[in-house]
Amino acid sequence: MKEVRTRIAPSPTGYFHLGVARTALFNFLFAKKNKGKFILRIDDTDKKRSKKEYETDILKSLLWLGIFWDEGPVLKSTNAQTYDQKYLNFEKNYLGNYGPYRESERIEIYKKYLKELLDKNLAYFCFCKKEDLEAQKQAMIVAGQIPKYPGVCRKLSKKEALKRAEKEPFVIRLKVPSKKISFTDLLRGKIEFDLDLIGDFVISKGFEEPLYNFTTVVDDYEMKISHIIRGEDHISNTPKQIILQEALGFSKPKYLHLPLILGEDKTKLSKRHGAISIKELKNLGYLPEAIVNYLALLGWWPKEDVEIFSLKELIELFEINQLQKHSAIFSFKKLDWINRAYIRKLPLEKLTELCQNYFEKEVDFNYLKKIVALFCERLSKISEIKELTNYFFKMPQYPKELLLWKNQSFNDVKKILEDVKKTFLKKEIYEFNKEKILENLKPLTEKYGNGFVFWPLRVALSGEKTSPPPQEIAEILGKEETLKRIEEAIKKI
RNA sequence: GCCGCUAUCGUCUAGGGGUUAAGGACACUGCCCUCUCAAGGCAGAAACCCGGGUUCAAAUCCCGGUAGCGGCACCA
Repeated sequence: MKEVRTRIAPSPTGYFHLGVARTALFNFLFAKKNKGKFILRIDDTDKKRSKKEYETDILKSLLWLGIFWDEGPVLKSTNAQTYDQKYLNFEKNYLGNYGPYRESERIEIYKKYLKELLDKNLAYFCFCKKEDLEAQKQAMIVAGQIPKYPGVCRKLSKKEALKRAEKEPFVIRLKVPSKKISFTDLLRGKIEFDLDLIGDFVISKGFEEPLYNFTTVVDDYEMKISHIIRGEDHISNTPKQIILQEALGFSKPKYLHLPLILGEDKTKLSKRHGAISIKELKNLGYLPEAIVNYLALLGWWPKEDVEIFSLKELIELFEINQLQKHSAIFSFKKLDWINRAYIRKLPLEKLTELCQNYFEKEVDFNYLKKIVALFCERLSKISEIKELTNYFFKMPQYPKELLLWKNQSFNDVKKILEDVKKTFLKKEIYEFNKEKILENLKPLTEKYGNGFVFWPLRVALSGEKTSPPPQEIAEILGKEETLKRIEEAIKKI
């Protein structure tokens, strides 16, 4: 059997987003599952919209997600051990050679095939003005006709066309035959199109600006792509690409069109649906493992009913026949749940490092580590750490009413807090840890009741309605700061 | 408008002719645990788009309708 070779060919016209990431993931999985190769190509034929910054973002995002390509832009160094190191040091170490994997550097190849099509009379020069065609198209729509190129320049003699091409701007159109064409989609079965509905489409502007349908066919052939796995928004491009393959005498790859990811409003996921670029998700504190895991679950489901799996496990589990045919709505709620699962699995050291990025000031690593340990089960995304832990870094501000538990009076609270203070001042709890604190507080809770002691103490320490238990906060704050905050609360009353 | 794709709880999905009163997960609600939050445990509400056909039997197969989405560039 022929080697399995899949690819993604993103165009660098925006930050790498979830939809492309999912397509990349499935291409990657299919290749790995079949011991094949996954190829990355940069489709930057649109010079006006392509930006270097976006191109870099594609590579960085893919590396961060752990979706490594077997062929594609060459990285300068592979010393870094972790995805994160690769990500962080990217600009410095990894901008290497794109070689033949950037379309803008393949212009001579396209020219060769363009000339071949022209020579064989399968394509022709067109000198029609864009504005005129646009007007004609509108007229056809109004008249209830199929809007397609009427074929004016197709009738031009080759000699005349060649002559005009020397001084007039031109485009190159493919002669689309009149017949029905069909292909087998690996997921959807036979799909048929009537070519009479497609006009002679443009494959290149002049010789220097070849267009998508043409370049992609040439590149996929030259790169020996065996399976084209892409979004279903490309289904209607497929007949065009097949005619091109037939005209050029290329072998045909197999196709699989993935269902799309939709936003909450059931339309194709795009920028207006919020944070959908990998870069944004990273900044929000989603872990790459969680994103990959969730993306796999959108449109695919493992045979065994497991929901949390690593990329490595995913390669094992992945089967093409478990793919869904219909589009799926992207839900941040489920992503949050999966992210929480991965945050909890992260070693404390590592999680603390990630949390540190969300504090603008330098914070003591060991102090933060203790705090993170307390919150690792409470985070849906890492960015939440800052907001949840303010009171560990400054004296909390809160209205004194917050100190009251149930129908407690201010006098009662004052008395209880003074008792707590006295307890903490006893020297036998100089080891100020949560177990000891709880143990020493026991006579008080037995006397007053849990809520009447823990609630005001917790508020005194945190200033919040909700927080981890007071003994845990106290341990981190230390005896001195804890006493200070209790005194502060007493003063308030 | 034309062409194409799709259709199971709010969402992601399992099931693909007969013990399925359609299973799981997220979200939601209630209870337990509990000073609050989180986590955990238990329980609950919640779906086969509609119509016809095939069949002893249809959520499942076929046809039609409807709806949703995607595409109709000198973008990719």
